[in-house]
Amino acid sequence: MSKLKRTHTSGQLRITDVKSGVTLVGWVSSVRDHGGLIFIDLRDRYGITQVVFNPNRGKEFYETAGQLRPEYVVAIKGVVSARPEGTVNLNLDTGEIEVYADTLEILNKSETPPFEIEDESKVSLELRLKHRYLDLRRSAMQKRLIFRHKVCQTIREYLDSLNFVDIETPVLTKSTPEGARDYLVPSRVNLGKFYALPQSPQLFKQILMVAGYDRYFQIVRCFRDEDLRAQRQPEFTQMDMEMSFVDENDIIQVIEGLMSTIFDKVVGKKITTPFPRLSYREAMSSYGCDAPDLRFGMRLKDVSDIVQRSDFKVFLDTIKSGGQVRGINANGCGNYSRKDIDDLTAFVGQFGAKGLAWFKVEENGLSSSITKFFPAETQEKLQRHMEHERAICSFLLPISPRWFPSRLRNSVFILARRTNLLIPAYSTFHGL
RNA sequence: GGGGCCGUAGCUCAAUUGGUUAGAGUACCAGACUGUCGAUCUGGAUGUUGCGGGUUCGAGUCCCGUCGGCCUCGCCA
Repeated sequence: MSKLKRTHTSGQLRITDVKSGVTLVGWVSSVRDHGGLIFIDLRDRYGITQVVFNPNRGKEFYETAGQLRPEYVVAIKGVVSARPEGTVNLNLDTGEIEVYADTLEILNKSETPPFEIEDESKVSLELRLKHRYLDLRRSAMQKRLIFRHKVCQTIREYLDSLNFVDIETPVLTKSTPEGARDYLVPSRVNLGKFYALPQSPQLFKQILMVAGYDRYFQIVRCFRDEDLRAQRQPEFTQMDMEMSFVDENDIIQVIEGLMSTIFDKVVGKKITTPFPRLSYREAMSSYGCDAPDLRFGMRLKDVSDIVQRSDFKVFLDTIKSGGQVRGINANGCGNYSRKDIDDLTAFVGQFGAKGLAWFKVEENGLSSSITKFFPAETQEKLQRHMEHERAICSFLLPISPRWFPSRLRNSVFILARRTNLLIPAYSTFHGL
């Protein structure tokens, strides 16, 4: 046990603390040995403080300082000092000061880590997971976990203020198949039988409602035994809630309040409520999806009636079989090369799109490899209907009745991401 | 479960058509240096080319198998 007791964190000291005696504890982030003077960056989850070792403080002390290596855990006692002119580091919150050490204790040495502890990790995910305790030392990771913590904390405070009760429900239960496969846990007591882990806690909250806990919530693990994908994990967390004696509007208001509180308290952004509201019909026809992503404006316009007056077989067949042709005004793709469009076509093909027809607006009207199939009148209508302007590209997707709802939005999303049309989430609430 | 890509120094990656002793940056080690903060300078050490088999005069490179990873489709609210 160290005799040194931490008095401050490494993110805490400011110019106003100059001349204070302090003790810091943390990880050595970097060592800069100048022979006659050693600087180290001392890191903890609160920040980084520069510590200076001067040989005048004693030979033995200075030799110990010379042994320091990255990731050593050390305790340092010293005096806060204003940095000399010209050596202030504006990148650090503590950059106006440094600590002149007079006592150094190595609490734990470290082997050379398998990768460097940097903000930008250039290391494979595999290696990061193998040495997770090192990966989690990176401030980028610490910020994520702390952000998550703050979101949960804010949810609890907000819902508590509205009389919601946080109640845990059982995890080892019986199977209540929903669609995803259940995770199974063998029972020791009942041989040959299994528990199922909940895909989500929906079952028990009904009991709570009936029992009179009219406002319940839970931040809870859910388990679904399905194959992994990018952005999908077998276990994940949901905020689950249930209310009695309410109507649709009450629910929407509670959620809107929750979201704006989270953005306000955690992100520091004010968002306005109520949020834009769409009917199911409107969402499906404009975005092809019951939960549209409003970060980009690519609405799907039905152009079936217009393109019906053409000789383009793919479109005609699609319509004849009960499908539709929908257009996306791809503002920003006007300069796309033939190859860019081919790439996109291949990409949406993965989602089951039969093709990606395209038109560009140029001086003399529409240009495309398939304009010859479309009479001038149709082209004109198309251009007007798609609100086409110069140098804008449109994509037309033939949509079979079976393919339409589920995967289309994915294609559109990819289009948007590829064409840099995504905007930060909070802008949505400003009506952008 | 199907398809694609990848596996080389601690890490990130290179290595021409199959050709001599597998390289670079960084990390690491040693030395120098009193104002650095991606410190700098000089020098040094570092490999079962994932594993097993095959083709070949010769394999990091080609073929087969296997293990691991990433992406993707199916699946999944």
